[in-house]
Amino acid sequence: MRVTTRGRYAVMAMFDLAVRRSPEPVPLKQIAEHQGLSERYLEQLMAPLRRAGLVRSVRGAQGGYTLGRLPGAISVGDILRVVEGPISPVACVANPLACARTDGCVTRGIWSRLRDRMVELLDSITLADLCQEAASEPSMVGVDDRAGSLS
Amino acid sequence: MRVTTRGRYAVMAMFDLAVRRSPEPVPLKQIAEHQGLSERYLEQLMAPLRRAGLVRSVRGAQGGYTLGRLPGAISVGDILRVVEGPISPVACVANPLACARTDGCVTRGIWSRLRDRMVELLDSITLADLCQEAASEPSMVGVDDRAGSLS
DNA sequence: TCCAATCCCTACGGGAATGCTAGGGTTTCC
DNA sequence: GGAAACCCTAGCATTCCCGTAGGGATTGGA
Repeated sequence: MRVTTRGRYAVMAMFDLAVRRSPEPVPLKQIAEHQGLSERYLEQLMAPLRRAGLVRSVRGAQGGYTLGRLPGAISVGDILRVVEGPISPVACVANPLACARTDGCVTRGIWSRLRDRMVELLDSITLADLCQEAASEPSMVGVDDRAGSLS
Repeated sequence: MRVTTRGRYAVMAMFDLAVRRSPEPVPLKQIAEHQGLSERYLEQLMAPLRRAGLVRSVRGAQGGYTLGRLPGAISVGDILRVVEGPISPVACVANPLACARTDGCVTRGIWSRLRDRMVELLDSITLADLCQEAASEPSMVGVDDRAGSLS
């Protein structure tokens, strides 16, 4: 029951882009260094984000990325869906075809409700919200965790 | 962001045990057949459940499993924690040691809030609740999904 | 005009986790 | 004694994760 590094790194990169408020495109190298991530790996996450319109890219020297929409119009859920696929604790909730006995399943109801809760929260948090949080905690802009997961 | 088959199968098995309300121990073979699961695989999930006291086992012929507590005192969260470990979308939320910069991390707050929501819901659903749901939908007792995940 | 910075695309590969299967115990009732 | 059950440990095929690598295309500036 874990968010992979794809999702976490993508959120970190998008957040980094949001706090800068730069009208000029920001090169990926800066974002990667600032957040302590592999530039090459991050590059792969930007491709789907660009295709989804969450970021805009400018090629060539002095190029880089800018947010595709206002920070208030980009939610964590948006980002996760792009780089990790549908937000769902089990397959059958997202795709009924994946389930043999899609009706008449009690446990299905659990995962469905869990999914709803997760989606509700993740779609309610925008990059603007994160920027506001960061503003009240100045230290919260830089390098982040990159470790595994326990809880 | 998925619950593995360990978690799903364990919940299915525990539910199966709860709806029977049998004072006699139920052999695993029956549960496996009823829920359409591999008996051998399910066997491995019962071991930790037994050690955690969620089920009691009776060895030998006419043996099997019974619930270790009343259905109303066993939550889905209890079961998942036993077979899958701590409920958490990322490691650093469960174990601060797993995170280099545990403070000063905006994204960490996201996963922490997500974890809280998940735990809150999963701990609020008991086997008794599932039995009640099943009672109003008679078809909801048998074979369940075993497929992947999309959403 | 060249060059460096940058984004872009594809492939590959090591390591860990998942989802079982298998073999061989031990206990208990009939 | 034997069958039915639980119990314990290993192993293993597949998949996924988490990057690394190589090369190409585009653009601005010296």
